[in-house]
Amino acid sequence: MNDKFLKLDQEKRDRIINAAMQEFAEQGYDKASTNKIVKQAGIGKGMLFYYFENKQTLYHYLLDYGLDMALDKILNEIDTSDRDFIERMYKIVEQKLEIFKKYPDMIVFIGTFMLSDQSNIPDRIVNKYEELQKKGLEKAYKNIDYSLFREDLDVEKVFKLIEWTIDGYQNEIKARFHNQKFSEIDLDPYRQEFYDYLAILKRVYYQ
Amino acid sequence: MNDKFLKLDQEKRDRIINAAMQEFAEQGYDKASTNKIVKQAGIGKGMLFYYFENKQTLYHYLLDYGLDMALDKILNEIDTSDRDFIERMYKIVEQKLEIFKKYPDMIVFIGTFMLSDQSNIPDRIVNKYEELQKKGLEKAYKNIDYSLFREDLDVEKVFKLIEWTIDGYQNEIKARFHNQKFSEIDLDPYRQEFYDYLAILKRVYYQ
DNA sequence: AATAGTATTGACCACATTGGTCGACTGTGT
DNA sequence: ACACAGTCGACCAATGTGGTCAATACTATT
Repeated sequence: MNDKFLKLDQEKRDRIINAAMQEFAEQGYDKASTNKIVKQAGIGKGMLFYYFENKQTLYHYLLDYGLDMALDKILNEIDTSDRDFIERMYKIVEQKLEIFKKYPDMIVFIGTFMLSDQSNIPDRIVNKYEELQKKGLEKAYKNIDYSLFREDLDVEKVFKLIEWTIDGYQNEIKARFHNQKFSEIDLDPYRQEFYDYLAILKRVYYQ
Repeated sequence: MNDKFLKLDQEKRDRIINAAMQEFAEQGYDKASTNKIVKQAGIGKGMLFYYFENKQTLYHYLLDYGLDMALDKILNEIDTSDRDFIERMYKIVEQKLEIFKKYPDMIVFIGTFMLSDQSNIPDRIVNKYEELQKKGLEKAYKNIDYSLFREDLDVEKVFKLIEWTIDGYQNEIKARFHNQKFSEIDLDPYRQEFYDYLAILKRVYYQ
């Protein structure tokens, strides 16, 4: 990547980032097509290779960008002084949603990277990813108030159960709007619905 | 598909079915490669088109086969006289696991079909799929004993919460054994672990 | 052993798509 | 009028596509 790309107006830059993330997320690195990316981004083929040396450079740039964003916009926003586990999970979902509005495929893109073969990825990026994981665990579990939970339950297992439940809700929402553009959906009713579910979780898992 | 394929010994037939389901599940119909399928199945290119007229016929056969199996091996095995919702969910997971042992990609294959564009699929198959959905709802929710649940909760929401939790556990297991062959894993310890989680669900959602 | 018929292979085909290049063109500022 | 950064898409060799088919290997019957 070169400074030409950075000097683009944000709208065009984001169009390219989103097109590329979508393609890489759906197809993986090898099968992702630069032709599809430029078409989706609405730019000429030449421009992509004017901004980025080659396909690999583009991929690494997106990883860098995505990992930075996950660190800054999700983890650094989590307030570990709130000792309520479910509230903290709720905050994480909210932050993910914020990112989702601007970069609808970023979460999935980073997710697929986490499961992919990382042997050809530069150390710098792998290190950043490992830092993210470490910080993620910290932000999720540090300073949680165990006394909120029912005493007859294994709290570690309850953590898992709550996480799975929230993941399930997110998947449900994604499936529900499978074909629609997320930016055109009013999310407030679903935020309310989500909060209803969290209230149940608190009622059953907390004492 | 012709009778030549049906007359194959089961081992070879299953090798081809599994190879094809894996490829279609991972890549979708268009991007799935018949070359990759024959390579994975360990047969010559010619044989695939000796058994099946073309790629599309193969795909439709797999859908037929998979939908039939889901109906016979999962839904028809569910005992609706057991009125315990969590137990019934447990049975469904067990049946899925049985299929998984023999056809590791079938569940995902059918799952991707459910989300895909079905406009070019023959009516016969679409009908079978719709029957599966209808029967699925019936088998999952009919004759459930509502009185088992805590009275201060919205039971419909609790259904959802329990389903998401179980899905989450399944995803966790899949991620845990991401690269290993499922057939080589002793699943009994995980069945126990799963039952521990279900016990918690019963304790918190039932009265 | 000879024959017939079936099962199996992989080189081969025309075509589509790939990552990447480059000469032509546009627009802007001086 | 000139320079120059930005933009495009036709083009390239390479690879991969679904599908064919002549050549073989195998099996059973005579």
